[in-house]
Amino acid sequence: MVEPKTSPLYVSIYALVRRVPAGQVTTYGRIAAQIGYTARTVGFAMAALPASNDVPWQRVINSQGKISPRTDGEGNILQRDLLENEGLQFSHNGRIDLDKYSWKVNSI
DNA sequence: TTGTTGACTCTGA
DNA sequence: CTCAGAGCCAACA
Repeated sequence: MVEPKTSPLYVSIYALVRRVPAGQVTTYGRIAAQIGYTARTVGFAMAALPASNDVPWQRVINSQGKISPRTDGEGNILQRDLLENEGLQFSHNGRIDLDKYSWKVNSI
């Protein structure tokens, strides 16, 4: 069976997102740099995620430290709620302090 | 095959 | 700081 979500490219992105510990966040460009692709590819893989998944996509934000406005509409609100549930603090402008919550890749 | 779209990032003003 | 434009790759019609 050949499903798009099982593509090596998508799996590489998902595997990297799963490495993000709770309470920390990363950016599309950060993941893209690790897998050798562009941020658009990472964002596209996130959009291809099924409703039920084991990937903490909520911990993936843009370089501005904010949640990207998805086409789904209320999805970004759900993402902010999930991040606040993990202990992250949002600025009054709806922005996250990347300097404090940015996740750095380490060799496990 | 081409053209358009998208959960992005960078640079310039 | 914010706003606008260009570049980038992958998927869909």
